[in-house]
Amino acid sequence: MKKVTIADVAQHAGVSKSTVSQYLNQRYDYMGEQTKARIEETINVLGYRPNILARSLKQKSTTTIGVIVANILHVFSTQVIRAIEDVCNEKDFHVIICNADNQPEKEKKYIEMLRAKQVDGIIAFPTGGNVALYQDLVRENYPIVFIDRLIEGIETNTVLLDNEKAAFIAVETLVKNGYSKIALLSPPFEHAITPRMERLNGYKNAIQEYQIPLNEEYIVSGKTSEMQSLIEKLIHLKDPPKAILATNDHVLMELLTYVKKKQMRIPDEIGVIGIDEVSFADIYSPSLTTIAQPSFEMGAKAANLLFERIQTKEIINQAKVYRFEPTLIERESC
Amino acid sequence: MKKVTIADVAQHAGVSKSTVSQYLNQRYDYMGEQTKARIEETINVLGYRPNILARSLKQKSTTTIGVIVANILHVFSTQVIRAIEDVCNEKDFHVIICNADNQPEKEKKYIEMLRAKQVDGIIAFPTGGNVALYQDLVRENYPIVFIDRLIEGIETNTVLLDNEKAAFIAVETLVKNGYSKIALLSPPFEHAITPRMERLNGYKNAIQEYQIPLNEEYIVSGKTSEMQSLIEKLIHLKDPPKAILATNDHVLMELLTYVKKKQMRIPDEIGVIGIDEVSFADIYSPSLTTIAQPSFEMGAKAANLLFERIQTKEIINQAKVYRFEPTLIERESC
DNA sequence: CTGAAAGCGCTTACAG
DNA sequence: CTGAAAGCGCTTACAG
Repeated sequence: MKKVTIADVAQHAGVSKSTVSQYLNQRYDYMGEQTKARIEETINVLGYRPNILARSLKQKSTTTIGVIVANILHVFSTQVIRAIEDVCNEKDFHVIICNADNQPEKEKKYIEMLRAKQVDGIIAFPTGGNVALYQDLVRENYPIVFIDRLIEGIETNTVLLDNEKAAFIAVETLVKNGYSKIALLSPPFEHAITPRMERLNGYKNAIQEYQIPLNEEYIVSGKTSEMQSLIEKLIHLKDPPKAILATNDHVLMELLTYVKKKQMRIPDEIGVIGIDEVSFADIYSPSLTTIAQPSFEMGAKAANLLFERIQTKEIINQAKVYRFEPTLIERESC
Repeated sequence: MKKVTIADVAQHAGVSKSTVSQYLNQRYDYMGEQTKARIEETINVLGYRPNILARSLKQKSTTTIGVIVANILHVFSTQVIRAIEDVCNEKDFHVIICNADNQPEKEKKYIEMLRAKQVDGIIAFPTGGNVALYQDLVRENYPIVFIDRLIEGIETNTVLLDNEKAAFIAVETLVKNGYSKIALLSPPFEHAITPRMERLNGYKNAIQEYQIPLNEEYIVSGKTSEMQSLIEKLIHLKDPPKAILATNDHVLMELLTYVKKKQMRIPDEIGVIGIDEVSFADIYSPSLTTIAQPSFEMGAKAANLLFERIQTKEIINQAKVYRFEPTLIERESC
């Protein structure tokens, strides 16, 4: 099955390649009706399909972007990607998905390959490594937007949840429901990953705002593998908390696992609130009060910011941080 | 920031483009040590980065593939994609993600764009439309593999769950646990989507195998929007079922919503088993008995099949259907 | 061991 | 209204 090229079409239609190209790019302005019809027919007869690669080489645009997430298996990432893909589809762009798994080396390899493939821009959940590499890209005015995580020293548009507010609202909700012994359960704080640190801050701010003494023992963080024993310890403190804020869906999962194992009653024995909406929030008994991220809006915003950068040639050096509002979904768990 | 090309490197290093190209492609066989060192240095000094697009144009391989799913938001799709991406990453391939949303027109547009961009192959959850288009691709020996759905008349490798077996096992499990009034709850049967039809068959086979009279009223299917009223009707049948097989995770969700609303007790009032593992199976009370698909294995298999096709030039016309075993995860809901 | 030349499949000034 | 020519940035026989 020999590939048919623009030269074949030109020859069969008895015109030049240039003319066929004009036709393909809908520049009919000065094209004779007959010529147009002849080309159109020839294309159909030969089953010609333009090779976009060749066009991209010439035009310096591939109409594809890269998206680097930590792990597509995380619900938030999936939703963000879906939103990105939707806005890309409208503009006839395609998206290449990369899982960096929080490994800077993987991230680096992807960035380099994506550039080598000449993608028009990149949206990334940055690992926090590769600062120099990103700085180079920014300096070269390469379109980049960050999402979910803020990296010091890299001047590029960033889309973020108002994490402090999310945690603040969570604590506030607990306080309003009569709790004052409120613990925070978080993934590890090492590497100072933005959402984790900001949510911790929001928790502390709220505690202070509501004049609750800060109890360091109530702040627990750790890897999934140690979560069960950490919760066990927390619950068996001399002065145990009466409510727990799970700062993301994975931690919430661990908490619910513990609760089930120990047959604790929510909210009577322990109040629970989680940041991140979860699929089973409504069907769980009791239904789970959560703070949702507007993940689709955030993904769409990231995509739109990227397109603005792609489409405007001039260098606009105003890197901004776009904060999105969390939404409290009150249910029955606290 | 002027792009530096192979010509620049050649000039600065005082060699020809050919030699630089040899260097880039690691064909050092006959290359002088000095030349090699000189080129290497020049590349670093200039910050040269090969343009893969240009290479692809010449070499007729883009080292990227396309994956068309119904919707990346479905957990199964996400897992399959993750597996595909992992095997692609090993081979330094990239993957473009497309959501067809079960719309043949969207699917068609994606297929055409992917081809125009010269992707080396496509893995698709086919919508069932575009049969002629796929047939053309297959005829042209274009690498395609299907997953999750079987399309009559298209001779291409397909990766599928043994859906009949999944439903059979589900019914069998219920029977062994003492149930005989077993209903099946499914998404719509229109369009004869493979998993739905096969799971229905598996249900019927099992019913027959265990000599349970087939009660058509126990087979209910419908869209999500009508699911609640359909379940209501089912539960209020004169002779209501004592157990329900939810044939996928979405339907299970609807069932659990109903159960919660009506405060029914599982498994005492109604036994529940679902096909598709769900994230909350363990933490739900009672924990949910499910039949899991080996989604990662299936994704990896699809990717490997695609690579076999991409790598072997000759036409191997043995389209096969690869069936994967479902796994029963017994918990407490039936 | 290295270079000149052609070519991959397009687009785009420019000329007529 | 249309065509010849150059060029995008590589690779690859082929010659020497």
